[in-house]
Amino acid sequence: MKYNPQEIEGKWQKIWEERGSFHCENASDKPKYYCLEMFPYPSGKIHMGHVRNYSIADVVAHFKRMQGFNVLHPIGWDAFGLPAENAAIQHDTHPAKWTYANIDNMRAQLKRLGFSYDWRREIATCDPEYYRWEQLFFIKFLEKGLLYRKKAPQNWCPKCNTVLANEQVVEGLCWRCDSVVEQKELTQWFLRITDYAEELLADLDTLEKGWPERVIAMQRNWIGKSIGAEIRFAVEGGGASIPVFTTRQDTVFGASFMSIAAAHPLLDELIAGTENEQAVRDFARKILNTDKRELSADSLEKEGMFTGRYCLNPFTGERMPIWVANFVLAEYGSGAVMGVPAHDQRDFEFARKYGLPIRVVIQPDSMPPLDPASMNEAVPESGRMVNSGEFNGLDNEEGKIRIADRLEEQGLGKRTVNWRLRDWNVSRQRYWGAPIPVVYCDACGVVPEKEENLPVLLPLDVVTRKDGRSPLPDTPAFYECACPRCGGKARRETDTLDTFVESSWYFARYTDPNNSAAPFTPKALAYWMPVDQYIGGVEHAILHLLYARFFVKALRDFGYLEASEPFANLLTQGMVLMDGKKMSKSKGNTVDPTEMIARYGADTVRLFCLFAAPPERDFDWTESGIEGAFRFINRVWRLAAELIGKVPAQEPCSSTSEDASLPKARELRHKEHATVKKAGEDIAGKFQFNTAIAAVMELVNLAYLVKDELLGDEGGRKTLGSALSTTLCLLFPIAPHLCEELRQRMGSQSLMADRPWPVYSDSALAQDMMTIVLQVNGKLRSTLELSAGTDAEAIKAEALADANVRKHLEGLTIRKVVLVPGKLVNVVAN
RNA sequence: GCCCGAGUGAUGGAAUUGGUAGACAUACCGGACUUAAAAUCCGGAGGCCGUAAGGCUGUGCGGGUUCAAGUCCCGCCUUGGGCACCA
Repeated sequence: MKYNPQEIEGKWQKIWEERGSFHCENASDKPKYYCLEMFPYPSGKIHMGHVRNYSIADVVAHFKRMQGFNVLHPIGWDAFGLPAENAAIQHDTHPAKWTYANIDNMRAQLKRLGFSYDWRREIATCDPEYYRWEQLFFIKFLEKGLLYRKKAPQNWCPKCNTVLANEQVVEGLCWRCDSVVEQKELTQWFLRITDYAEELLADLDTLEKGWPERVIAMQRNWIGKSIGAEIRFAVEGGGASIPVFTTRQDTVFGASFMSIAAAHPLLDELIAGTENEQAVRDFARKILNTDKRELSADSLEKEGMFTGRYCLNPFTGERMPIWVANFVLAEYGSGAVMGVPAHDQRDFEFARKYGLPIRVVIQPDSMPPLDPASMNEAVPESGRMVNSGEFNGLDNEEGKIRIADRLEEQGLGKRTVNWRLRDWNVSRQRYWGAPIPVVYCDACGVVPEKEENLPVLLPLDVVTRKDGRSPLPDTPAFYECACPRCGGKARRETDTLDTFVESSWYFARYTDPNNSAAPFTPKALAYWMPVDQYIGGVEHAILHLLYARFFVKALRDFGYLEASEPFANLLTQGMVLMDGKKMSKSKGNTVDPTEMIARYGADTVRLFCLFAAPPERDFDWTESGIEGAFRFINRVWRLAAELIGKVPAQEPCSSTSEDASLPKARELRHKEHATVKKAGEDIAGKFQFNTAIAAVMELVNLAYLVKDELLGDEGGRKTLGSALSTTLCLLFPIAPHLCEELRQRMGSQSLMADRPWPVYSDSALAQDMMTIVLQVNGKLRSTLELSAGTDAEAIKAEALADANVRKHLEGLTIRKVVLVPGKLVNVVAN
């Protein structure tokens, strides 16, 4: 009996499929459990990262199923997007053809791995039956005022030929191709994610139990709430005033100059007719032409130029020179900063460089009196207010409140909150995406498509352009249309939606994926949502996970569902590395899952991915590691092969204490039950598959050690049969084909896939002997083997009688004897 | 600068949340089987000293709390990640 993974894996995949073993229904008397992995982008082939991600999810799905849950475990394809479009152009084919071919290929690979998906629920986002609902949402967003068009400078990737959302710009570079992102003025569609900023932030508190801390921290950071005040500074000699956002209104008495961004809307008006108008204009242009990445670099030298104009400090009446400065961001706050050099490091450097006045207005209690002349850096710390008129002597936190009150009383400003989060630009200038369902009509303006006309189909009979630009603006058959309102001639929007829109609601579509009358039914959503366990890479910590959270809140407000959060629990799995580096084709350090499956079988590949490290951590792919996994699988196979025919086909944990009369049988039975407990706890509580597997390995190792002796005893054979059966059950979520095959060969009629998780018994866990550790002054000196019932006094007596303990107590006086029941005795002496 | 993590054998990693540090595996060494090798089965192993029994030492560094610290507290060092001239 030889282990042949290729043969048995194909066999069981077929049987499971025929029997619909992993199908699930939208109603059940079992409790529901929704287990979801981030769906793949159909790039062509599955890589090891996918295998790891889906192996983790599959263990969870199987385990929950075995524990009696109705488990939804679906899969689909994030099928629109630029890489497919580029690849198709490169290979002289159509993106649709390319994408569907990739899906076919990758689906076959996933099936070859034996994952327990309900394939009836498979979706592809490029299918009109999917994106039509997204177009419906677009119209609803528009109706609710959550979607608007705006002309503004946008992040533009020259290589991808499209705009990018803020979340898609990483340190000034395109997240996808690393090109330097440029600014380009365009009219674009924006989703008002900022309307939900407060809720997106607050609800992170509800995720604290289920999400990794760092993902929550990253989202908090990204949303970036700042509480402060807006203060208006009147411009001297003109009706205009400059609003400023500050979190430090308590320092307003120290504001000695004003700095504004080069793109500030008032700049032209301010400098018109002044003597250095041209110089300031040139300076501002220079800043605007510097790329964003350079401007945000740490090393940027602070530069500025005086505009020649002044504004007035509303609290001191002081004339504050207005400067244009290269460090002021036009898009944050109001694009202007009040300069308080004593208490802000940037302002300090700027004031020193240009000889602007520095005035201390906060004196920390812990510091000697501050003197601007001798300061060499700003002091942002808390303290007592000074040089601040009637506010002198107040704690500055109290001062923030009092100054804000004063601003509001006198109409000089108000309390405000500023967010780092920007609205989400969802327009893309590329072809392979969902069409935006609006038309532009000369008579009616911007008009949404009628619901009954959806979907607005993406035309497939176009020829993509070599330069990557969308063919849609050159396709009259697509853009020429009738206005849905007046019936007159109109032009259809030719931009498509950001593909992150598709991934913001796919988890909801899985609940009712074949519904052709609605995106989903409220009943199915109410039953399945939220996702109980979501599993994927941490690279989506902000992008996808933030958008999806926003979408669910918006859909909730449209009345579709009750949940406010899509994912109750999140597991971010680590990467599969090679030689400590990320696998990549260009570096040539990749491992092809298909090749590994061909060599070792799917069960071995799955086992290795789960055993190499805890799921959150990165791990290195190693040849010896996969060999080790293969060796263990074979070891289980050989154990079973030897026992089949000699031991009865037992159910797991079915041997009795009478069966286990031999000491080694008792030991094996104890281990069997202890392993059920340990493996169950490791998988359920902490997703520590590596230690769960280690525990099963221990059980297998023990079975090897005791089998020869137990085979000669009838009760021993039963004990072995039970232990083997248990081993297969525990291993089933990890290496399902192996376990089904061996269970069948043992003579069992039912399928592993229909079996519950084994249940251990406390009585089998009880030990008759216990090991007591003996310490003298906290150092290990000896151990004792005592029967479990030994009482405390007897244990102490035994401990003090131990030869090695007595040796170490020689010449010392015993001060205290500490006893930890069932564990140790520590004799304290000096 | 701010916010999260992480530092344990040659290696990946364990340690019931304060109670025998190094489970399990990889690599290594030894034994059995074999004409031989591979595979397999069994065994060894943190470091130093010792034939052994045993002793000393050991979880990034320095202090502390405790009968007892990888685990808790204080101060550092190194390192990974996120955000950032955000006013």
